[in-house]
Amino acid sequence: MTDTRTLTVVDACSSCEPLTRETLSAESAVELARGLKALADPARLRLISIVAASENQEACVCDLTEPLGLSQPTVSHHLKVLSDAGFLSRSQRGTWAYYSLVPGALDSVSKFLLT
Amino acid sequence: MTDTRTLTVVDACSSCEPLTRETLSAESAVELARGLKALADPARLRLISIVAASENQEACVCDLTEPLGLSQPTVSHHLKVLSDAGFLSRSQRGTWAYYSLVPGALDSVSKFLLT
DNA sequence: CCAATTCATTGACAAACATCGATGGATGTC
DNA sequence: GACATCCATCGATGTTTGTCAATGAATTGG
Repeated sequence: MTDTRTLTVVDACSSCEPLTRETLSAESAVELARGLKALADPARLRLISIVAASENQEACVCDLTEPLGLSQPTVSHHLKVLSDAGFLSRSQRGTWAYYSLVPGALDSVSKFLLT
Repeated sequence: MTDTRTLTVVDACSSCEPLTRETLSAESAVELARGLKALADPARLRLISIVAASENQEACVCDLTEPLGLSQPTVSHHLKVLSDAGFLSRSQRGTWAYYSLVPGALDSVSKFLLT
């Protein structure tokens, strides 16, 4: 209920200067660390990579478990983390859940790290 | 002894294409996640930010504990994590340990995330 | 309508992590 | 030489995280 988890990395990054340009407030730091934490996992990096390389820039869960070598619940978990952080978007079509890259999300983090 | 922890993010990033350009191998993913994990912490982001904004792009531990509001051992720990990952370098002068940004380290991660 | 497929959620567990207080090694100062 | 300052390491502790098996909801197909 009292969950203010609506801010994604994209929001946090677009509202601030690059990391090395001006001192980071404690609040911004928490927000940006949340976004980076979502990326800082081997399985999640590979998920993004595979989604990006897939037909139509999207992939369903069943296509992702095998290349990752992880169980379906674990893959679903990682996809949720990436979605919550704003890097992936989910669209359900029938039984399948298709995940695709959110345009600009990675770039805003990238820009934030650029010196 | 048998510690192969010599690879930094810079090495890992410069040896591979951007995340969304080609499928990431399991090994590269681990390597790159290690680097991102070093950045994915509010205290460490602020450390980098403060160091970058300091005189001569460097700062000693005693100047960093107070703005972060963390104990000296904790700050030392974070600085070690960032050094091991290749984002900061340490140079001792007398009693003081000065930490400074490693040129290009953040940029290589940035380039890796750019779509 | 029953069976099969796809996926998210839950609960559990071990590993990793952030933090601190205490300690000790260096270095500089009186 | 005694003392103070700066800093890294150690040990302990509570929290977060990655993973899976089990379960159940929703959809599709015979």
